Amino acid sequence: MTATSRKEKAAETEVALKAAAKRVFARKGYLNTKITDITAEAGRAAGSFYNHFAGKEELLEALMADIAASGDESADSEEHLNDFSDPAAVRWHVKQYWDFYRDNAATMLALRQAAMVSESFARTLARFGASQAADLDDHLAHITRAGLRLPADPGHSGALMYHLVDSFAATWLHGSAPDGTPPTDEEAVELLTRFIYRGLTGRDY
Amino acid sequence: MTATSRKEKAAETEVALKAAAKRVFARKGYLNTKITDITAEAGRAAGSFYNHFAGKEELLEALMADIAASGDESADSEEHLNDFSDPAAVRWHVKQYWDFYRDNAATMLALRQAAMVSESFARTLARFGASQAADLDDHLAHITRAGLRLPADPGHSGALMYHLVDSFAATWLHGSAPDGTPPTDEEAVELLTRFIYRGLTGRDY
DNA sequence: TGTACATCAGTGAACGCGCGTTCACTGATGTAC
DNA sequence: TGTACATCAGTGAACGCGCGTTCACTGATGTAC
Repeated sequence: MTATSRKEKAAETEVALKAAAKRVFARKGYLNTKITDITAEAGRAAGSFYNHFAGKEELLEALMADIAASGDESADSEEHLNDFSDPAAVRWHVKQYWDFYRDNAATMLALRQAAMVSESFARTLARFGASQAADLDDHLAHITRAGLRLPADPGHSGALMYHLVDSFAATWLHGSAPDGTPPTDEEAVELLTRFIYRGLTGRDY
Repeated sequence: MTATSRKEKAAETEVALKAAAKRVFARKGYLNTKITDITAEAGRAAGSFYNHFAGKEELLEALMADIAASGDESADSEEHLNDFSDPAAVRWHVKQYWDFYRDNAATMLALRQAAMVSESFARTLARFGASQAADLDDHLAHITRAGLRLPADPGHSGALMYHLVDSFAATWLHGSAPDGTPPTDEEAVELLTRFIYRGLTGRDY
């Protein structure tokens, strides 16, 4: 059952290290995690780490590459709801991001923390946000076309939507939630959708 | 001109260290700042630091106490606009927070970063956010009283407003702004106000 | 198929760098008489 | 007012801890013949 060839063994170890890293990141955060925390969690020796990654930064890059790869599979294929004068389209996008964030909370947390300390990860995170906002441009155009007025130019309007969903997700989807009442996923999506739809279109909902 | 008594000298050094810390934090962030970066910026010897603070954490607490002290002076005195069914009241609060953040950007950045690494600063930041949101409860009540419907219960509605303003401020008011076009302060306040007023009330504006 | 050697993933003790923190020392201010 | 001593803010070289990273070693897999 267990693979035996050298390449398979190495691949297994690499996978185990990445999985262990995600668990440890979720538990104590990226910045507080030592290389040996990861190898211990994975049940390997410290030195083993460097057969696979040059350091913690490179491991994080590998985790992000994994996300990107899994995203490419699912995305693009279907034509999705893109007319933001329809609340259902807004809801679909909010839910999409919310689910994405929930699935990748450990890596997103790590990226967020790495960005506080490293210029290069800060750029990566900024680019990620900008591209998320940019993806909304088409959808926002439908709002103006429907005779409604965006709260700002499309660039900043998209940024508002992105920031709101992202910061709300970051607040509730990382292990350490604040005291107050945590919303269920459905509630979160619903209240974000309502606030955003109203904010973008000026229509009640 | 220069003060000469021992207490005065010590007080001067403490002020110099705090001022230097804010400059260095703004430049390279709290987490990347070494004690000796601060003392060098302040033109003092490394050991001098420990006459005033037990460590970087305690210095940050002192900076936050300074903010709280300066806030207490200005706040409370005047009765402010508090009926959020009036866009002007929303704008006043947005501007209030925006100006606050701009004035204290270095310390806010430091707190944000410290919260990524320290349980206790994370709680401090969470409490800060919760209290900001809680301060809005009265104001939000005016919306329901005016026959309008909040996007969610008052607690989460306030949290949405706070998160949005805070994350937008964090994006644009720290030294390292992303590429896109930075909004002027007036634009930022205006677009946040429009989005939030619409989102909270369901009324166009 | 068997034997001898090469290669490689993994191991974990040890090394060494960076940086926080200490501490003996200096010179100036405060106090006692 | 003057002298002798005490106290304190500030100094910066040195110490030592924590942790990332290395490297000689092991045992198992791969290759050559």
